Amino acid sequence: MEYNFKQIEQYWQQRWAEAGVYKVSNKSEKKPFYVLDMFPYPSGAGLHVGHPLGYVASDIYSRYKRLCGYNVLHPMGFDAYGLPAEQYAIKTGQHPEKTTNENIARYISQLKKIGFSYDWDREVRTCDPDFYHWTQWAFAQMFNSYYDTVQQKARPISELVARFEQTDPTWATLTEKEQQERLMQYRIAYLSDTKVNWCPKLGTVLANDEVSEGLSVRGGYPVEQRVMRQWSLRVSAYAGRLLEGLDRIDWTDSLKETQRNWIGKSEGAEMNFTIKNPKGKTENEVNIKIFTTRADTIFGVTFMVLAPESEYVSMLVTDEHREEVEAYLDRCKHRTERERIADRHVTGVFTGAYAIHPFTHAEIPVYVSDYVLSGYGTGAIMAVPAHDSRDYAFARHFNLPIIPLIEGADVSEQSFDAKEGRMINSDFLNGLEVKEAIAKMKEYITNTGIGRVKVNYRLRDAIFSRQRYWGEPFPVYYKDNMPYLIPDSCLPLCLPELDKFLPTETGEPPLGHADMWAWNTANNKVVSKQLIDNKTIFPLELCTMPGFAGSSAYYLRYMDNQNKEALVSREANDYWRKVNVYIGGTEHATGHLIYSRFWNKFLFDLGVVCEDEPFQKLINQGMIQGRSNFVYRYIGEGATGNLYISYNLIDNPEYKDKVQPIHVNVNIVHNDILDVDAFRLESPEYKNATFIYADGSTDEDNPYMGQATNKQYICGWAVEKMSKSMYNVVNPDDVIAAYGADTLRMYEMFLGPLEMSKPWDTKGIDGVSRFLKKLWNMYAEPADGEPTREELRSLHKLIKKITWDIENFSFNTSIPAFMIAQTELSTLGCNKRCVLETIAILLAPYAPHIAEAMWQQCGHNTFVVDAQWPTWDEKYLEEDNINYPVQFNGKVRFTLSLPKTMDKTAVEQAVMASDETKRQLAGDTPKRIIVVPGRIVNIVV
RNA sequence: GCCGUGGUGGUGGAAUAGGUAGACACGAAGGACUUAAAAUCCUUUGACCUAAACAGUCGUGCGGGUUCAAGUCCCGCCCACGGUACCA
Repeated sequence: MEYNFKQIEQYWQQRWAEAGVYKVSNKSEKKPFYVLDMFPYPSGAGLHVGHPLGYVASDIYSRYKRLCGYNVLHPMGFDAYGLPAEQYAIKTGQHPEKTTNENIARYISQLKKIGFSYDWDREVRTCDPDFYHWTQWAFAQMFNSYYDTVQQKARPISELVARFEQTDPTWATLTEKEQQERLMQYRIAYLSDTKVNWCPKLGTVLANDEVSEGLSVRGGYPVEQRVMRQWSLRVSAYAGRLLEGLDRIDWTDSLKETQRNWIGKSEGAEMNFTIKNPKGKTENEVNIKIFTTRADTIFGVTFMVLAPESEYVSMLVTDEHREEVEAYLDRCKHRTERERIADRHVTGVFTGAYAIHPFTHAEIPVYVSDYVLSGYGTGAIMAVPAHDSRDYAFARHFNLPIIPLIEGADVSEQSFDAKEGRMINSDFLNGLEVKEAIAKMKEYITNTGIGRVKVNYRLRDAIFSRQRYWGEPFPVYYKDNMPYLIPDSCLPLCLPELDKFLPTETGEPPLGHADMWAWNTANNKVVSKQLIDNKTIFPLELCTMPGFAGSSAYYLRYMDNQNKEALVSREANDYWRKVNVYIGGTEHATGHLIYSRFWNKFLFDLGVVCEDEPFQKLINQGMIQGRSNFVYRYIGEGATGNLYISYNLIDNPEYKDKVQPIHVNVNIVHNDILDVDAFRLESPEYKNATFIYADGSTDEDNPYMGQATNKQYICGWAVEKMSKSMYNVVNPDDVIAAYGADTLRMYEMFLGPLEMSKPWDTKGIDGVSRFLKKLWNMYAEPADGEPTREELRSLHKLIKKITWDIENFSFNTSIPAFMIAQTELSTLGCNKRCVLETIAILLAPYAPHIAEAMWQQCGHNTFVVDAQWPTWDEKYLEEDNINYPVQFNGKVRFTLSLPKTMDKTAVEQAVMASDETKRQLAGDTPKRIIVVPGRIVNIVV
C-alpha cells in the first residue's frame, strides 16, 4: 500500500470543506478556547516556508484542544493596508486594492494546501469597509474620551465638559473654537503640533517603532524631525496600566522585558531651580523644572543643561549670548536624527544665565545641548558630572568642575555611574548608602517643597496620521480649522477610488485627489469637493490611519465578524473573552503588541470588552532564515567563465583564491549536491557550464556517456536572510508537491524548538518523509485483538509524551517520539486496530491528512479531527524490572536489575546483598546509601 | 553601554524535578539486493588508548565553587544572536 500523499491530502481537504468540520459556533456547551496567529501582510512574493512555522504550531495546538473537547476559535485574516501595495501602485499604476486582493487569494490558496483548521467564514481583511468601520468607530470613541487620572480610566469627554462648566467660570466665556482647543488637550485621540518622524522619501510620518537608528524600518530611508499638525493616540496615559498588566499575563520574560524597557518607567523627582536675576524680571520669577532619578547627587550639581527645543532657552538667554545660542539652535534643527546619533561629539553652548543651587546657593551655569532630549522628563537636567557619563563628557569639554559624591570613587578618568557606595561631600546625606540617600532626599524635597516625587515614562503617544492613500480614512471633517466627527451612523466612511497615489500638486496627501471628499452636515453625506461653497459643507481629513490601526482589535472581530451593529457583540465577547494562545514573531514587541494592549484597555474602559488584557499566553516563534547555496566559478588563468569547482576542492592550491562564489538557486540543490542538468537550464549564462566534481573528475571523464553518474558537485552554503536576491527562498508549495503537506508540517516542527531562529535546511526532510511512509505501511491490514503488554507500553508512553509536548509547545520532541513508537511497534509486528487508531488520533494535530486516512483504514467513517484525545494509564508504563545503575561515589560500576515493586529500603537491601556490591566494597562499610526511586543507587564509601 | 536569549559529536538537535549525556534524524563508512541506478534493509559512527575485544581515561564555550552525583544550581569570564539607546 503506497503512501500517495497527493491523493490523500486532496481527498481529505475536500471532505473537510464539504462537511464544514472547521466551522465554529458562538453557541456551544463546550468550553471556549481561542488560538490566534498574528495575521500576515499579504506581500506580492507569497508565502515562504518561514511563514507556516507559527501557523503549524498554532494549528497543532488548536487541533489538540479540539480533540480534548474544547470549542476552538482558530481564525485567519489579512493585515491588508500597508505601504508596499501603495508603492507598487505608484510604480505600476495598479490599484492597491486589486494587487492586495490578488495577493490575498494567493495566500489563501497556499494556506489551504497546508491543511490548517481555520474557520474561513470568519476571515477578516483590514481593508474591507465592514472591518474598518470598526477601526473608524474606535477612533471616534477615542476622540470622544479623555483619560481620567483619578479613576485611571477613559471617560466620555462630556464628563470633562460638565466639570469645566461647573468648576471653571472662564469656560463659558470661551468661543467654541477655544473650547475645542482646550478639549483637544485631553482627548485620547487628539490633534496637535508634534515633533514627528518625517520620512521625505516615503512622503509620510512614521511612529517611533517604525523608525530604527534614524532610518525607516520599511525601505531604510532617512527620517528627519519635523513639527507637523498630526493625530496622536494618548498611549502614554496608559503607560502605568500597560506596565502593570504584564505581571498578569503569560508571556516570555524576554518579551515582557522588551515591553518594560519600551515603556521605560523611572521613579525620580522633579525639582525647581531658581534663575539668578533673570533679565527684565525680579528674582525668583523664573524656575527651571528638572527631572532626575538621582536626587541624592544634588550636591554634585555643577551646571545645568536645557534641550535645544526647551521653552526655557528663550526665557533666560542673555543678550550677550543670544547670537551664539541661536546659531547653535539653528544647527541642531538642521541635524537629522541619524546625524545626531552618529556624531556623539560633545556640543553645546552657554546661555549666560545662572541658576541658584537650592541647598548650597551656589551659582551654577545653564547650558544648552542636544544630548538633553526635549521629549523626556522636562527637557532640562541638573548635571552631575561625577556620576553621569554624559554630564562627565560635557564637563570635561567645557572645563566645568566635577565633585565626587561617593567614597572611593575615582572620577579622574571617567564618571562613576553605579548606584552603590557611601555618600561624601553631601551635607546631611554624608555616610548614607546611595539607596538610603535617594529615599531620604525624596522625602526631604517633598517636605520642603523644593520639588516632588515623580514617575516618568519613556513611552510616547502614538502618532496616528499617515499622508498616504492605502489606509483607513479618518471619520473627521474640519470646521473653523477644528476637527469634528462624522456621526457613527454614517460609518463606514469609505476610501474613495483613486488612480493617482502621490501627493497633490499643492502638497496635500493623496486623498486630496478625490472628487467625492467633503462632508455635508445638512444631509449627512460625503459630497463632491467642487460643491464647497455652501456653508454647511466642510472638508474632510485627508490623512489616513497607520498600519497598526487595523491590527489593534482584529482579534475581537473574529469573535463576531458578521456583526453589523457592533465590533463584537457582548454575548460573543463574554463567551470567547480573550485570546488564550497567541503565536507570532518578536518583531511586534514594541509595535502591535503595545498598541493592541492599549486599544483593548481603552475598549475595556468603555465596557465593550470584558478582559483588560487581550492575549493571555504569547508564544514567539523564531525566524526561519535562509540557507543559501553557492557554486564556485573558476576565474584563474585561462578561465572561460564556464567552469565550476566543487566546494571541497576550492582550497586546493590550484584553485585557491581563483574562484568566485555565486549564489545558486537552492531549489536545484539537494543535500548540498547540485543538480547539474537543472543548473544548465537555470539561465543562458550557465548553458555550457562544465564542472570539476567532488572526486576531481570532469564531465569528459564520464565513462557512461550521457548516462547518470555518481559524480557529485558539492555546493558551499551560508545562513542568510531568506530573500529573492539570495536565491534561497523556498516556497511551501514546492515542498508540498515533493513531500506532501503532512511532511512539511512535521518537518517544520522537527527543525528545532519553536522559539529559536534557525535556517531552513532540507537535510533531514527525507527522514520525516520516510517515517510517514513506514507508519502508513503498518495500516495496511489492521487486525482485531487485544494488544500485548509491550504494545500497550509503547502506546501509552507515546500518549503521555505527545500530550506533554503539545501542552508545553515542545513540538519538536514529539516527532522523535512518534518515530520511536513506530519502530517499537513494527518490531513487535503490531497491527492491532485499537493501537493504530489511537496513534491516528495522536498524529492528527501534526499530520491531519494522513491521520484521517489511517482512521479510515481502521474502519471509521467519521473524522479523526472529531475524535477524543486518549489518556494514558501509568500502569502500562511500569516495567517489571528496573535497571538500577549502581554507583560508588557517583561513578557507575555496574547495573542491577530489580523488580519494580521494591520500595527504597528493599532496593537498598537487595543491592547490599548482591555479590558484585560485596566485591566492590571489599570489606569496607558504606557511609551512606542513596536510592533515587526507580532510577539509581549510589553508595558513598 | 544596557536588557534578553543561547553556546552539547561532522550537522540539526534530545536530556520535561541535580541522578546512565549525545535520544531521534541527517550525513558518513561498510554490507545485502541489483547489469547499473533509485528505493529498501542491516551494521558501525563523541574523542583518546588498542591490531581487535575487554577495560580504562577524557568529554556539554572557558575558569572556579556547592554536591555522593552538575549540560542542569552558584560565582567570575569569553563568544554568538536578538532588542534597545545620549531617557537624566
